[in-house]
Amino acid sequence: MTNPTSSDIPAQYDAGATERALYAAWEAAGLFHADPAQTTRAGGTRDPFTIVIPPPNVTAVLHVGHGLNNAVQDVIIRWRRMAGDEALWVPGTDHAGIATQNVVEKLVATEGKTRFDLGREAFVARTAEFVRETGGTILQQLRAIGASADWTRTAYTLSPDLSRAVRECFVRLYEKGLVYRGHRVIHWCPRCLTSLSDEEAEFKETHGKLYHVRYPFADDPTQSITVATTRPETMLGDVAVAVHPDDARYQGFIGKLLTLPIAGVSIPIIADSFVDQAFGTGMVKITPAHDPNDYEAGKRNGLAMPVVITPDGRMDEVMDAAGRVPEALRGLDRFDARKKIVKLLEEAGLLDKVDQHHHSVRHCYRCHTVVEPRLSDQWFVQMAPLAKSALQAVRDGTVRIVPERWEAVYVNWMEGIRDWNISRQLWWGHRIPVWRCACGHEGAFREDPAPTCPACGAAWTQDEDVLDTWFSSWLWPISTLGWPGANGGGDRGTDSADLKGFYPTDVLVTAPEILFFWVARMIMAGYEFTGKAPFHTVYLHGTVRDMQHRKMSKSLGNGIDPLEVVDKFGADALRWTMIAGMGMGVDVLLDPEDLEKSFAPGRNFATKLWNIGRFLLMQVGDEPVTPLAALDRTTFRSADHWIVNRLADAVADCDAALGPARPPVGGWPEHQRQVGLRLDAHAESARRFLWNDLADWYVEACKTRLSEPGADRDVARALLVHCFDQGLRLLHPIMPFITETLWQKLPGHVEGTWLVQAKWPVAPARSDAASAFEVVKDVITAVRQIRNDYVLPPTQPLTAHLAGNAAAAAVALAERAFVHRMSRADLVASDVAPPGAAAHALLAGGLEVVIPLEGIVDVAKERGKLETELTQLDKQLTALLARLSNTGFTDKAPAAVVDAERAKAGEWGVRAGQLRTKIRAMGGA
RNA sequence: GGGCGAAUAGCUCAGUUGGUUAGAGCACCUGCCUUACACGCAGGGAGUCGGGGGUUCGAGUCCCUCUUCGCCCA
Repeated sequence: MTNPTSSDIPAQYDAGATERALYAAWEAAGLFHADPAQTTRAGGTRDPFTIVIPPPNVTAVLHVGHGLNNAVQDVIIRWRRMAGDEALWVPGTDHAGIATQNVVEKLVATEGKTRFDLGREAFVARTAEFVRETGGTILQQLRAIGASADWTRTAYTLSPDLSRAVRECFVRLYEKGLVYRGHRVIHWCPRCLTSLSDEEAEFKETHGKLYHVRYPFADDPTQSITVATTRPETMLGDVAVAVHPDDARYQGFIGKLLTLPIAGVSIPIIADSFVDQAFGTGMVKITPAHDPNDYEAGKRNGLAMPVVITPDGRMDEVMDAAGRVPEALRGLDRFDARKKIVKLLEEAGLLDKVDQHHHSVRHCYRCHTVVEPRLSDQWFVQMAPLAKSALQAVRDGTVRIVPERWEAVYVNWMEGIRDWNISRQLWWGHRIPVWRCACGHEGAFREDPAPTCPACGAAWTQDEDVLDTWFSSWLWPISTLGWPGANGGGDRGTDSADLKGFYPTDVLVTAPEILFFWVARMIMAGYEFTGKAPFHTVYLHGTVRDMQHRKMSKSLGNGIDPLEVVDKFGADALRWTMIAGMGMGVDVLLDPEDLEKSFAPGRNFATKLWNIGRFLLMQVGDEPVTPLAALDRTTFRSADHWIVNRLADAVADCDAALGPARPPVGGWPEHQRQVGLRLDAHAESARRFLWNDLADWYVEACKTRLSEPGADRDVARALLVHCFDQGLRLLHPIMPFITETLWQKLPGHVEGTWLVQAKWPVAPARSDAASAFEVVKDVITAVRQIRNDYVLPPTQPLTAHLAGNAAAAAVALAERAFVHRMSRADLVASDVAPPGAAAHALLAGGLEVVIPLEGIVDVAKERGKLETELTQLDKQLTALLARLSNTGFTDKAPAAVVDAERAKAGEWGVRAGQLRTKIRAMGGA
């Protein structure tokens, strides 16, 4: 019987040729498009399920970290799409203020220019042009790994729509007084020439020095006190030295005057309880303009605040600092100045000692320059009021964070939250929508440009600064869905259809690094602007690292290019490796030196699937098969019952690994907070079913049945197709390309239908007759073990006697032909084990497999094997019986546990008896 | 300095409220080109669950303590 489909299934699966065309077909068919009208929230019939992408930087190119992040999102969204939800994955990019500006500045620098040479308008235009030309590459690349995002909704944080949302947000907070202008010490990057938020100034462990500097008394220069500092250059801005008010050592010094070395000005010794008596000498120099703690101390004590470092990090008398910076130091870079000042102090005999000092120093998260604390005027968001509901949401289970340990980190941060510096002295970004008039009037406006000054009608001047990139990111779940809608949306106007249908979203998938930058702030913005949490689950995945557990980075050269992997192994292999190798929140280790080792398992699995499909399709032919529900189960063979149960298990396991998809009404109950989204467990269950159950056993069990036409062949065909179909569905979210390709070839496939939109499996009714096949499997395995133990050639015919359990023997004998094909052993039922030299195996239920091997089996050795087994069994049995005779156990343990132990004792007893009989028959004691 | 977490097979990790003889993948060893698949098939070895103490009929699981490591924050 020839099969017309067999010819169009090549022997080798070519991922490269398949994936690109298939993705284009999916996209052309509009399979990833979601319609708000279909959602239950808009009167439709489907539950909405929404994920918003963590927007990559618009200038980014895909790296393996993006690969992992987006693979996870794609698995989840594909699962929910198949499960019948109106599934929306919103893609987009972030304008990435500092990062993008830096890229273009470097570009401009190659022309020998700075952004100041171009001027603001021209530089912004140049950057916009650069983004238009090269931006969004990464979105194209996401298609190559199979991301099923709704590209019709591609968003961009600097688009007109999202800019409108940013202004709306700013103005609302401004009007509520939650956005304010503050004069204080902030983190300043002397390279990027901008202020940074606390989160953007990253700590880095640094081996530095602690300089002990003597400050002489003004009235007696021969006497001095010693202060310890890691940044001696800031001493030019010192206005006092502080001691702890309770410090007994220095009580007499408080109020005395010192002469600040080099600067030569007089400064007082003051008392302030913020001083740590144990650090250094217990005397601290106070530099209010260049240290946040000193700034607070300065404010408390009404001190002056001289600024002695310029924005680009050079020493100078910038503000209120006349006479403090000697000519010789002016214009010097802060680190050169440090060296020079240390030398000057040394020469003056004022440097007491220099200690090695290990400490954390803040660096700019974009360019890694050491951050300079600096007194300046900035815009801030008052966070405490916003944090309240965001904190409560996580505490009460409205929002869950997985894995759990990040929940504590979140709560800890939220409880100590500080105001957010949102102004940046950059040009690339959303300009702060505050306008000022010469008449002194100031206002924040939704309109851009703002209307004329209501007070005097004159022209406005807009604030020069732009907003922190994250000030647009924190609106992402609402702004991408159309917030604020018409006339301000919500209670002020009309919400967009997307916002109504798809908000709140469901799962937010990201890395823990941006928990505070982004996730926490999105929750705050969600509550502030919509009254709801933006999602119910925060899924924090691990980081991709190399074999030395180092983060992959350009500078280390240990990165993996996902597109190279797609090229060599296929997107499915890439996705499989990352998803299957990913424990909950656990880092994924990949070897950049050996892509074969890292990605071969995924490719091999794809090849295995291909071969299962190839064989199965050739064997079953093109004729549509009977649906499972229409099959008469009384005609099932033992393997049929078994595979149906294995399918039921696989579906149940996959569902348990992934779900529940959403919380019950009222939020996540305690016991469900950490349940689900186990993508690796899902991968393993699907793999086990397709490979270990279906291919290794059921396909083998069907081989002979398929060759003879008739009712039995039809049952086998129907179950093969059904099980493969269901298995492909379970696997599809992880390996979308090859599963779709094979699925479309299944007999009965309806042209124009896609696995992308096929129904997620529902577990079939279980069969209680599946244990028969387990007996058959056990017998086959036992024969194989014996064959291996005695190093018998695979082709050597054997005779296996079945004794000890007549019923089990009969079950195995019913599948005699199959057992023979799998083990090359002929089954014979025996009342008692045949005498003579033979290999023995004891199976569950007391079934004995005995293979006479005269001349091959050394009886003494075989007996030794059984004796070892008996010794171990006896030991365990003794312990078990002791437990059962302990009333402490039988009285206190649950009845089910005790019953199970009793049953086990019975079984082990029988087994031990059989072993003894055998050993005796072999001449043992 | 404050907070959180981890330590289970050579490696990476599961092990859900304490209850089978502690599992999986990879790696390793042995034998097989058994005609869907050597990117495969069959079989196998391997862990005193970081150390010590405690609670319990019963501890990888709960408590204390020590050691080592990691993360977040100051």
